[in-house]
Order: sequence, then structure tokens, then C-alpha cells
Amino acid sequence: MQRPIKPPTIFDVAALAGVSKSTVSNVIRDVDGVAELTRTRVLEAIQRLEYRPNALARQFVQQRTTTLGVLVGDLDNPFYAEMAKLIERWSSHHGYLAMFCNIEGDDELALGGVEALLEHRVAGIVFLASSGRSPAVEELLRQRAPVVFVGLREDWGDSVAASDAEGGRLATEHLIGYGHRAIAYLTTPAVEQRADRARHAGYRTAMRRAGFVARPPVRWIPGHEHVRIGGRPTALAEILVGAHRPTAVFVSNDIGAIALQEFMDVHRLSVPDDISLVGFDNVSLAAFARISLTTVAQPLEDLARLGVGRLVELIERDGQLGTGNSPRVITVPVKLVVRGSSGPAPSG
Amino acid sequence: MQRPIKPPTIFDVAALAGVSKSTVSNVIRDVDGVAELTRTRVLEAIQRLEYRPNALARQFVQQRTTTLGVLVGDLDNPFYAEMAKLIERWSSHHGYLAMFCNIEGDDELALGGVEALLEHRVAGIVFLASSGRSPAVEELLRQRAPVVFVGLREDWGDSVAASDAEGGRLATEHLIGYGHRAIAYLTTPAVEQRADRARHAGYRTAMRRAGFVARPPVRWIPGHEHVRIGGRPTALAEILVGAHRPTAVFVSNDIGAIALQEFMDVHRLSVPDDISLVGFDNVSLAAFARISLTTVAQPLEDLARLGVGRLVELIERDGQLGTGNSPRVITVPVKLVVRGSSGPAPSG
DNA sequence: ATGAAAGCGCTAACAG
DNA sequence: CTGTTAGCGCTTTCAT
Repeated sequence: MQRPIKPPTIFDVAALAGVSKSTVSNVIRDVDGVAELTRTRVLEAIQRLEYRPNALARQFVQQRTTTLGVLVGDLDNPFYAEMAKLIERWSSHHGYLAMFCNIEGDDELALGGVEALLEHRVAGIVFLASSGRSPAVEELLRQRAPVVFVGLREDWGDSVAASDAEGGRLATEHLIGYGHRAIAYLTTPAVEQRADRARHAGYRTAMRRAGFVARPPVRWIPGHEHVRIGGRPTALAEILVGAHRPTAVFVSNDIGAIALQEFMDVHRLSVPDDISLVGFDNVSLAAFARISLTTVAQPLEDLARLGVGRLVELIERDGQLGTGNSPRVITVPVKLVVRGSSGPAPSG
Repeated sequence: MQRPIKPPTIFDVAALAGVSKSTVSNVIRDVDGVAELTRTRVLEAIQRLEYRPNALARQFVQQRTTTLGVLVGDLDNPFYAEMAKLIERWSSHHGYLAMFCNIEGDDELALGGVEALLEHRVAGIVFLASSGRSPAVEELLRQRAPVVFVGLREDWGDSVAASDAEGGRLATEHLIGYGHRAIAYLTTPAVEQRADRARHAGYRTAMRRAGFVARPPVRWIPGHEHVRIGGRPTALAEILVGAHRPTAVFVSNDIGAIALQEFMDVHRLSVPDDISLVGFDNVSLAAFARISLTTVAQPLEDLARLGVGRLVELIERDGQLGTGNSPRVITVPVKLVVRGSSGPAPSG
């Protein structure tokens, strides 16, 4: 473990092989027009020295990197963890290395993260979470790094996301089909604003079509005892048992739904007998027998593949996306996965 | 969104401020001995141009980066996801950016990941999972990147890990305290070999002390219907109901334990009435009412803090860790968290 | 088919 | 206190 000695450079290889740097470079980059004999000699020298090209130098001179920046909402949330993994996989599939910044819903962190990524001259940035406010936005726009939003929408960049509104509608219609009419929509900060609104819009559509009254979103931070409706704080327990209590709740994300289920468990309320629950995302957790959450499945695989694909496209056919181009919006379909957390409305 | 135009360089700033590059550099690096007036002028120019130092160039010339490579076992596993998040947090706390490689238990991927990290001249590497085989090992050793293993041990580098053996002992003693004597040890590939062995050793210690017979590890890949004991494949279901069935199982990791719980649920076996379960890790999931897994808690926060701390130490006081130094091994304590998945042994 | 040479943006001596 | 200069390792014309 003797580190002080510096790694060999292209020059060392050239010397050992008895050729010039350029020739070595040509061999490395696999340009043709190198004599077979020379090539072998160089390759041998590379082996002997355990030469490893300095990506820094290469990227520096080429003025472009093969690194993608990824802004993640919160790796503790399995939805993000699963997405992050897939993004990484597709990045490396395209020959890019992924650099993650976990922003934990914190705008400061997000800004710092973007800053760092930009300084490292990442070739592009994947947003798995929006920074909420816009400073980072402006940074990026002007700092001209290609950007793609995956799993959410922003109007200043390309995005690949599921059809949230349709998901909301499907979830709600499913509950309506079970005879529910007092259906609430509950959301948590883990969901991006846009997605949240779209899911609620889908919910409203379904309710309206069925002739039921749509309620405003119930905002909950899992772990807290109270929620907000409009601006008004109310005890969550009260909402679940009060006079206007819903017989079903559509929750904007699985982790939120599971947390709510947990809350109900603790308060001795039955799912789905007292209240049916439907989530959104279909994280792997949702499939466990003990959780068995009915949910709207997002095609994670597609989101990642299309998202990274689009970003790489932007990067590689570089800048000429005419100034005024409106962002490309890609939508992938969702589908309902019915499990045990939803059931018939109590008769009465 | 007009990207073609190149970002401003230190030279542009110098020109605008009417000073030399060095002066700008001095301002940026905050070396003292720059006239207040000059500094302001430079700062202004930086603002006006939205200049952002090129980390690539800086790192290139300094011959050192502020990037840490992280090899993650599998982000789908909440244990790794949680660790990854904490590693990232502590990295950035020390001024380093984290680059993740998700290796999904695949040696090829691991090797490729290490290769890429090395080419990017990362300042150091955190292993959250070992590469299993040793090629990557040799690479690194000779390529001299400081390395630290977090949550596992390897004999060729520093490590920060929980006291696995003690954890195994605690878990087993807990079960023994409940009157169990037919206790099995079950493990899955999600756990590193060393950790696995140490946890099993702890189990054996406890069993021996109590005068019970320790069994060889049951190896299970969650999702599969059969397991291996020694080399012999057997149906998992059979093991759980057969004549020699255990009344308690200590599982080497939470995700495995939860999967086993799931398996039992599906097969209509009760936890803990038929079989008690104890896991290892204490992932956040384990605390859910519906899971309620008794487990051995690893202090994730400490692991991450100490691991990154040690790595940074190695990096910053650079090479002189005498050639023959045996690796520094840091051990953090574990503690048992008792929940509902363990209970008294059936009387009989 | 190979080599020579000019930089990429920045830092770090060293002069002034 | 500020400017000059010599690289860092590599790619990329352009000659040979």
C-alpha cells in the first residue's frame, strides 16, 4: 500500500514502447491506421505498466465529460432508491458514470449539489426530484447543462414521467367501483408538486364523473399527528374517525400510504374494513403480503431508460435545440395493481 | 437553452477585472495577500460572467480530486440505500463529492466500477460491498487508491463495521432466553461473507454456552423455494415444518428476515407463534407495525461517519502508511431491538 | 504510419 | 501585492 508513486502516464507508455505519445493515444482510442506490430508493442507496454488513462486529463482536453449528475429526492424512499439504481444502470449502459446528490428535500442542498455538478462539468443532469424553488433552475438554464426530469415535470426542461392524472383517475375509479363515495386524497412532501396536482386532478375527474364530491388534498408529513387541509391543521386521527370520515383514501405515494396504514394499525383501524387505501408508485415493498398495498404502478424501468436515453440524446447531438424549443414531454402509461388494502365500502 | 457557447474561464475573469490569471486564482482560492480593492473587482467580474471554476482543470493540475468512489451492494436493499445516503452526506461534509457504483452482487460490474473510478482518479473508495473475488482487490492495491470498507471486513484494507459476532450472540441469546433451543441460522447473499461467518460464529457461541446444538447455516436466496444446507438443496417449506424444524430462526439480515416472514405468511405459518424470527441491521422498515421485526441494530450513522472520516484521513495525510501496516479495524457496537417477531418457544 | 507541437483551464512557484 | 511562467496528461491538427 505505497501510494506516493505516481501512476504511469501516456508518456511512460510511449517511452517503454519506443513510440510517440500520439501513437499511444491512437492505440488507446482505437483509431485505425496503426501498424499491427506497433499496436501490439504499445498494448504490451500498457499491460506492463498497468497504465490506466487519466479520465480527468482526457475530459479536460476534450472539454466534455462522460459523467451524469443525478439529483435524488431522498434515497431513504425506496421509490428513489429504485430509480437511482436504474438510472445508474442506464447511464453506464450509455458509457456514462453517475454522480449522485441526495438532496433530502432541501433547497440549499439541491443548489449546492447542482453547483458542484456544474463545476465538475457533468455532461448532463437527471432530476429525480425538483429543487422546489427556482434558483437552481436559473443556474442551470444559463449554465447550459442539458437536463431531463424523470418522474416529474418542470416547464423548463424535457421530462419523462408517468401519466399522473390517469393514475389518479384509475385509483379513484377503482375505489368508486368498490362502492366508495367518501374518498379522500392524501399527499405527502415526498411527491413533487406537479405530480401531486396531477394525481389530485385525476382523482377529481373520477369523482366528478361519478357525481361525488371531490375533497381538497389532505397534506400529511408522515410521523406527524396532524395534517393540513387547505391551510387548517387538524388531527389526523380525527379525520379518520370523525363524522365526515372517508371510507377510502387515495394516497399520492406508496410510502405515504404505507405510513398511513401504519398509523391506522397503531390506532386500531382496519385496512380495508374501516378504510380502503390505494397508493401510487408500486414500490417493491407494496407487494409484501403484510403490506399488500393496492397501488398505481409506475414503470420504473421505462422511466429510467427513456429518461437517460433522452438526456444522452441531448448531450450527444449537442446544442442545436433551437432557442425557443418547448421542452419535450414524454409520458409513460401507468397501471393499477389491486391488492388487499382496498375492498368494498362498508354497507351503510 | 443555447449551450454551444463555452463557459467563461479564469482568463476571461482576469481580462474583465484587468488583472492577471494568478490574481484571480488567488482570489478564488482565498489566499490572503490580495488587496481589498482588487479582490472586489475580481469578485465582481466573477459575478458578472457567472464564472464557475472548472473542477476538472483544478483537479487535473493538482493531481488530486475531491471525489470519493462508493461501491454499493444493491440500492434496492434499504440497508444499502440508507448507508449510501449517509456516506454521501458525510462525504460532502468533508468537501468530497460521491460517485456511486451499484454492483448488484456482480463481480463484473464491481470490477468495471472500480476501473472507472480509478480512471477518474477518485481520491478514495468506500466499499459498501465487497467484490467477492479478488481481481478488483489486486487492481486497487497496486493502483494505490486509499480504501475503506464500511459494514464489512477485508483483510487488505481498513474497515469500520459492527461487531457481527456479538450481534449474532445477542440475537441467539435473546431467543434462548425465550426458551428456544431448536434455533437455526439462515443467511442470504445480501450479506458479505465475513459478516455472515461472524454472525454465525456468534450464534454458535451462544448455542454452545447454552449447551444446545448449533446448526450449519441455511443458505437461501429470497424468492427461491429451496435452500442449501452444507451443499444439499432442500425445500424451504420442508425445513420450516419438518421433524427437525426450528422454533426460531436467526436471519443474517433484515431483508432476508422479512422475506422469510413473507414466505411464512404465504405458507400460513405464524410469526412468532410457529417460529420466532430475529434479523440483523434494523432497517427502518423493520420498525413498521406490520413487520415488527426483532433485530440487531447496526449504528448506521456511526458506520458512515467513522468510515468516511477514516478514508478522508487516509487521503489527506496521504501515503506514508508504512508498507507493512496491518489494516486498521474499527468496530462499533450493536444492540438488540426487541419487537414482535420473536416470542416464547411453544411449550411442548 | 508515425511524430511534433499546440493547447485545454488552472495552480504554484518565482520574480518583480 | 501582482504578474510571469511552466507545466499537469491527454487529444488533435498538421507535417513528415
